Amino acid sequence: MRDGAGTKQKIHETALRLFVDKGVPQTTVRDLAKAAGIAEGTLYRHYASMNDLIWELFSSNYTAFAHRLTAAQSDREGFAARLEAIIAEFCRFFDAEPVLFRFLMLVQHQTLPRVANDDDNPVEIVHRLLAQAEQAGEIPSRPPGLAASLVLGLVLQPAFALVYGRLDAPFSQYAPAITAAALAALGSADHA
Amino acid sequence: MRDGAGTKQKIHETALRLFVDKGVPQTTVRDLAKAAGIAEGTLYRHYASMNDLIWELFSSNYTAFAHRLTAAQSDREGFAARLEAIIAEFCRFFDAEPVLFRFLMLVQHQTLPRVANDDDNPVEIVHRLLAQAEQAGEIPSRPPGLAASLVLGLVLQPAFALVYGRLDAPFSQYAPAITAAALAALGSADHA
Amino acid sequence: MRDGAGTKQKIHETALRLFVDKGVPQTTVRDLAKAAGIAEGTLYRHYASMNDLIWELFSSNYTAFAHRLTAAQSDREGFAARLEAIIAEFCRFFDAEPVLFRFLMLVQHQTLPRVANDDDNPVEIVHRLLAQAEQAGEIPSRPPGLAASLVLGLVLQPAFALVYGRLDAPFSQYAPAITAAALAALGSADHA
Amino acid sequence: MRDGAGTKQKIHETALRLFVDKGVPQTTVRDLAKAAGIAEGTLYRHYASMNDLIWELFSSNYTAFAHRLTAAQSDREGFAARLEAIIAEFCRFFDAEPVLFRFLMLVQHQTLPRVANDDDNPVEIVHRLLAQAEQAGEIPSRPPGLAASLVLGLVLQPAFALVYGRLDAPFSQYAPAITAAALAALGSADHA
DNA sequence: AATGAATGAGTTTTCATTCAT
DNA sequence: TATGAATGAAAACTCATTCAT
Repeated sequence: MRDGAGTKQKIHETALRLFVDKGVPQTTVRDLAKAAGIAEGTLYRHYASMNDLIWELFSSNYTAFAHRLTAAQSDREGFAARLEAIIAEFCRFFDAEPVLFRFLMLVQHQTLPRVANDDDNPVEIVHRLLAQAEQAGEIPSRPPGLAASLVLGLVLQPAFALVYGRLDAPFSQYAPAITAAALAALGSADHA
Repeated sequence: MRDGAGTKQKIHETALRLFVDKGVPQTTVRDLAKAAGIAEGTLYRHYASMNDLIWELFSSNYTAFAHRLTAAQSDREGFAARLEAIIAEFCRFFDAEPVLFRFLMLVQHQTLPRVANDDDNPVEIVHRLLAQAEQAGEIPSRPPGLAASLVLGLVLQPAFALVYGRLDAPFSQYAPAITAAALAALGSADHA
Repeated sequence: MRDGAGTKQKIHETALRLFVDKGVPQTTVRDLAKAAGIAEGTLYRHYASMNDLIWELFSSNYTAFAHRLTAAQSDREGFAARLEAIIAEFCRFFDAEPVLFRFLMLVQHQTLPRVANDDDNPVEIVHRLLAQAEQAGEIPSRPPGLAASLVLGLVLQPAFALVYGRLDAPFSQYAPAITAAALAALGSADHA
Repeated sequence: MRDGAGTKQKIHETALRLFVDKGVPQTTVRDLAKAAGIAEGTLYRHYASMNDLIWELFSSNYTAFAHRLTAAQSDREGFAARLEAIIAEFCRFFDAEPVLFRFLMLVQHQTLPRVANDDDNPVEIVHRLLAQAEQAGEIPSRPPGLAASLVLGLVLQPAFALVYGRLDAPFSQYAPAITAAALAALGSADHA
């Protein structure tokens, strides 16, 4: 009888690392067990299946990140300040937990084509922020969803560039430039 | 002697469709053979392996698209005109061959973490365009690679939004807005 | 319509070469067609199946060699002279058609554990020669079959040694030494 | 946890039996699994591949037999005594483990055209014994490798004869006759 | 809670043979 | 006679999951 909590933690870390290194479907239970230093069967003491592990890893962290984004906005007033807070939060998260961040990007595009559009969804939070800004007249109106996509692109594509070595870490150093680019792109009045 | 070229074409079309519908690693030879109406063994008369098929499908089309981007720029003068041409070409490609476009996006992120940075690479073409504009003083300088990532994000994220149903087709309708957003984001003088 | 006889000949030569190089079961129709410069289907114009080809190649040549052994003995009188003739004939055959010789050795041990013990069988010819010599009192009697096995070993094992590079070609240079060894081993009166 | 060692032993025994009965390349994983009473996948928990199994089965036993030959010679003085010991050891091995002996003969000719010529190789041991005897003047000199081939032939060909039913078991009953034949064939002074 | 051998359905790939041209 | 694309059964191998310990 070993330290159950420690084992689960080790599974988490190892799984994330393998998932981003080799891809989610390319990571086998055997790979995971070997890398984590546990027996293959031990995984099933903690998760009902490999899919369960993936899903739990994704959804809990995706939700937690959504909450961080919501919290980051909470004490900001006005669109520009909120946008800045959100972009800064993306960058902080990437720098603090790059493997986890990459995993969330990976799974979102590969494994889960469509995630519930609820409050606990970072993408949805960005969409709501932009929709409110358009309604409030802080930025010009665009076709529904376009503004949010533009902002997400300005944030996520540089994140990919860091992953692929086209940009140097840390991500946070680019936060002001990205925020400025976003405000300009959207035609915000706050863009100096 | 049966029609080998026709079979190969059918394999192409079916593979692309399945890859974007189910994901690349989730598509089995059996799936492909069944959907294409061929025997499993027939695939191996045209490709050495499933991986070969994926790679050939990716690289030939990725290269072809890079050539289209290069051609689209060729008769344009000045950064703004070239950027407009490239963005329009992305949109046209997406509208003309959405399945192929999605496949290229998919594989680029999943299967091929790093693609050679040569002339036949669409991402590289965008990087070069932005680097030249910075050197020519047409846009302010940023850390190397950042400007290109911003532009790519402004184009590709709306493409994902179309795929996920957050934006309505056709993609081309957004080309002017995306171009304007990019010029503004970059601080181009051509941005009215 | 090409030269049918020429094609068949090319199939023979190529098949023998591949069989001894890679082993019989390891040689595929595709290998053969490629190496012979014919289409895969063409094989079936000349043979009902791959097994047919192997069998025909083996049996016709095995029989032909048996006939050569019989002919070589025909004008010799006495055991020693006949043994000498047979050993010389083995060596001549090996030197003239090494690939064919190796193929016959190969198939005999691998593919066909038991070949009919009839007059057209080289092994059987050696057995009969030795049985007659024992009956005629030209050599001492041994358990049935032992003398023939000793002689065959003295001939075939050096043949393998040539194949594996432990002995230098030509095989015929060793014929006198092998004959002398055989006569001595058997206790023949003709052994000086 | 089930009994891994027992399973591996069962795989060994079953594989050897099937290999000699049907031939090595003719034995499939399915055959083996069925005959051994295990699932097909179980093989791969013990061996990386079918080829691995064949190679491990061959090399470990080939080496072990070489060690037995070396041990058999160790307390013998003079060429004749050593040759006798070696031949007796071949016969004892054949009688004790006929399936294993046949497997080693089979694989040596079929699967492994060339085995490393080191100390752990039975063929090499015979070659060294003969070379020493020639150098010591205990037997007349012959072209390099010829004497050893003659001796190997005198031993192995009768072994094949037993396999093919041309000679009756046990092999050991022929050991004196084979030894005498070898000494006579080589022109040893110890040959009465 | 942990182990790791065993399972068996599923995967990719091979290949002798057939068939339309 | 020749071609080579197509077939489909069978091959080797993989892998999430189960089970006895």
